[in-house]
Amino acid sequence: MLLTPEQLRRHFQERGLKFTSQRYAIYRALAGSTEHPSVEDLYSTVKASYPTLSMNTVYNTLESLKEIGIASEISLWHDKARFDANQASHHHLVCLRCKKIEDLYDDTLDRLALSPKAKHRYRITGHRVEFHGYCSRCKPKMNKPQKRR
Amino acid sequence: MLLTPEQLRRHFQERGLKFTSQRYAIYRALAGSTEHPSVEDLYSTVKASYPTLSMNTVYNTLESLKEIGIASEISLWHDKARFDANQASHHHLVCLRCKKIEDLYDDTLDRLALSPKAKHRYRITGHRVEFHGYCSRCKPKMNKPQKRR
DNA sequence: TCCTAAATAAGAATAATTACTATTTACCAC
DNA sequence: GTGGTAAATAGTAATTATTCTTATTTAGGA
Repeated sequence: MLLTPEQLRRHFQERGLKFTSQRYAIYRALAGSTEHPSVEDLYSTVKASYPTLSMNTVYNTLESLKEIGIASEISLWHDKARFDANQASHHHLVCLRCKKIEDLYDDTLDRLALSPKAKHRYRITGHRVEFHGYCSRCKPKMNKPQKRR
Repeated sequence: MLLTPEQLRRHFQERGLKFTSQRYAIYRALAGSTEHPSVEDLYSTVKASYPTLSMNTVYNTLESLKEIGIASEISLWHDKARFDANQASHHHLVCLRCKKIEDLYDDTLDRLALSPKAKHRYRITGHRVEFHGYCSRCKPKMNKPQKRR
């Protein structure tokens, strides 16, 4: 369900953000794709109709869409690779603000399986559950985003 | 359970890789941490005892540890941020080789909950299950890693 | 002990993201 | 509708993570 320009305008305005045609075009490109596009993907798609579009506008618009709750970023730690030597089956509890990652051991989660239909197309090597939220330290500051480390 | 130098040496040698003191130090720094460290974190930790250590060596060692199956990278798309405007509850099926991400709808997965103990420390806003594997196109090429796009 | 292929270190190159600044534009008050 | 103002845009520069290149060193087998 694609939002109409008027619906999207309302969302923006409720947050005191301005609604622009670039923003609607970027929204449309994102919502019309099931490819989980990157910034570059969106930029080149929208650039076709807005030749002067800048990357900055794409980044900026995505931030706003996230703020509004209309889009989300599925790559939580894209800014830096993170490693783990713990090869025991486990899952993660991630603080959305400070990016701390806690380990989570849970048999039920270990045993999750894919539906047979999907299973036969993919060769599954594992799975991982990520719970997202705010740790005790960040809970009080949920709405104050943290700057780069 | 930290591997001894000799155990780790064996792992390296089985793959035709050389065992160096830098590699053991990096392994120790990684395995001794529950912080899911970044490359930079490991670099500065190990640099204390190996002042000439280079970033390259850290990257290189982490690649080898992944190859051996002793470490893993928890940030799957760290190279590029990826976005999604689908706010319906869903999960992901990720191809480890071509990085394609398919959506997965599954009520059982939607209903997962955290243990009460963990729940009271964190303020959970959601969760996501990621199945990892190889898509039908990449299945035959599982062992041929793909270069950067 | 010697040889050779692989690892290291140091620095340059690349790619994604963020910051900066002048110009333009949305939208509110009138 | 007009004008004022704060925010958005575009273009460019700066920053940061990662990869590449090359000369030197070293592990491990002969």
